[in-house]
Amino acid sequence: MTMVRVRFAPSPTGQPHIGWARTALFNWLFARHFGGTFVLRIEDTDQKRSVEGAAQVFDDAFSWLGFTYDEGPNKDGGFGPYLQSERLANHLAVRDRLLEEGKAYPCFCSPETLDAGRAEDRRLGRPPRYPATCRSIAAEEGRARIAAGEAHVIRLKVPPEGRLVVHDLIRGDVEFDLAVLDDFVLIKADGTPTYNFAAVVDDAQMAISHVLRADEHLSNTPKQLLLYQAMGLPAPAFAHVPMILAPDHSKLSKRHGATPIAEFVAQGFLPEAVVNYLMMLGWNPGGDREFLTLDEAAELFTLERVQKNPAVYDTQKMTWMNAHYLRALSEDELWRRTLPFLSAQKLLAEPVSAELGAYARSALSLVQSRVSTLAEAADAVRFFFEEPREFDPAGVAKHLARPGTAGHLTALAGRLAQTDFSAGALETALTELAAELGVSRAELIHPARLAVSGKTVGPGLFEMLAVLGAKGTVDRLHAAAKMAAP
RNA sequence: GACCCCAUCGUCUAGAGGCCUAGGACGUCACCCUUUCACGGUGAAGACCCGGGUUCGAAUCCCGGUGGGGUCACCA
Repeated sequence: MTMVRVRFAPSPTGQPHIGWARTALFNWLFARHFGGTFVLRIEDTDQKRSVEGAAQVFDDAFSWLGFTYDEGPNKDGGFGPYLQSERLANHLAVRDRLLEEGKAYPCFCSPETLDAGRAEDRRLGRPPRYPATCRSIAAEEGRARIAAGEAHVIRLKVPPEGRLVVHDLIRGDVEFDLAVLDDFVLIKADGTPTYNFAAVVDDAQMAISHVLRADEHLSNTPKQLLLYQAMGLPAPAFAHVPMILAPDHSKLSKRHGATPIAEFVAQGFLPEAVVNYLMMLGWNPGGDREFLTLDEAAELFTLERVQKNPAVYDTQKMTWMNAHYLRALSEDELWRRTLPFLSAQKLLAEPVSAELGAYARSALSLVQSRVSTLAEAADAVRFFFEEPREFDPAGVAKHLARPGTAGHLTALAGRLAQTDFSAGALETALTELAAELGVSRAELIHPARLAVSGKTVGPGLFEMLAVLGAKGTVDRLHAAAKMAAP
């Protein structure tokens, strides 16, 4: 088999989002599976839309996701440059050759004329096509007008009829009628190449063997095939992967479900969970298996198992998967990953002492099975670092309103003050006190939980108190006694 | 509108003519565990878009319809 070289060619506009990540991931998986090379090329041909520092943004996204390109900006593999705008000379050289060989020609029609033509086509209900007006201009005259500085674009001579078939590795053969294509633009009036032209020239020169890209590009493929023919070069294999759709089944857009990677980072998602979720959107290893590492997926990844139909992106399932990975984290790992969230919320300041670190670790493991993201973990552990500022109103009404509760809390505070702060000893002490007071354990447990955490839900009371410690526990029980019914 | 792609529970999917009484996961609901909430466990409801063929037999193959999506630029 020939050397597998795939590329991911994003435009530098906007933030990398999930659709972006999924396509990049499939390319990476495919490259790894076949021991090939994954190339990143930034398609910044449209100057108006380029964004400064795009390469850095991509690098950050890749480094979080946990996989990256083998060749790209700052990672020369001998096929650079990897910024499309820097490949202009190559594009123009190909343009010149096509012009010389009579496969392309200059077009002097004004945008207004073309717009009018398209409007007319639409009105008459036929597909809008460029009428090839300038195709008949003699090469000599064309050269003269260009030399005279007349505004022009360069167009490809497209055969007026015939059929073209795209051998798609996922969809099989897809046939297109050349009659629906027109002599499309290769070089714009400002002298820069169009997407289709630049992409084809670059893919060819970068020796790309397989083009794996989103389904939306399938309609572009015949144009690109025509270009390979004109250039006299073999086309790469194509595979169009299904798109990811927003929950309302519409195309992902900034306004609509295309959550930026940075947003997942900020919400405390784990990259291994996001990647696992994403790889299963439109692909699966067969059977019921759903948890895979990147390496395992690379081993198993084949285009045969890529879905043909688009997948709707479901936050709930991704959140579930994140919670699953979160629960599997070791105490140290959970602490290490949650630390940035804790310090962002000013719950502790770095550097953290060994003692405080141990305390945080214990607190964190108590909430581990109860949260879905790192941000939630930081939040759930808040009361271990500061006294509760507010108390759940329903909880107050339910657990602090019973007459005698204030006395019970005071008694509990007194009893616990003399107790060893281990979960076992605390439980024994509370159980004994409940018996002495003639109340159920629950009548002590619920008010106590509310007193120390402000909430009605959370970790087991005794484990919680054991971590919180005597001082914090006793103070909070006394404070709550003042709010409780006497 | 034209062209192209697609079609299994609400969602992600298994399924490559008989193994399907259509399996799994998320979500939903119940129950168990339990000091609360989670976790975990058990169970329930829930789908082959419709219509024609082909075949002894179709979720699987073919055709048509319908529905959804994409593309129709001097944007990528």
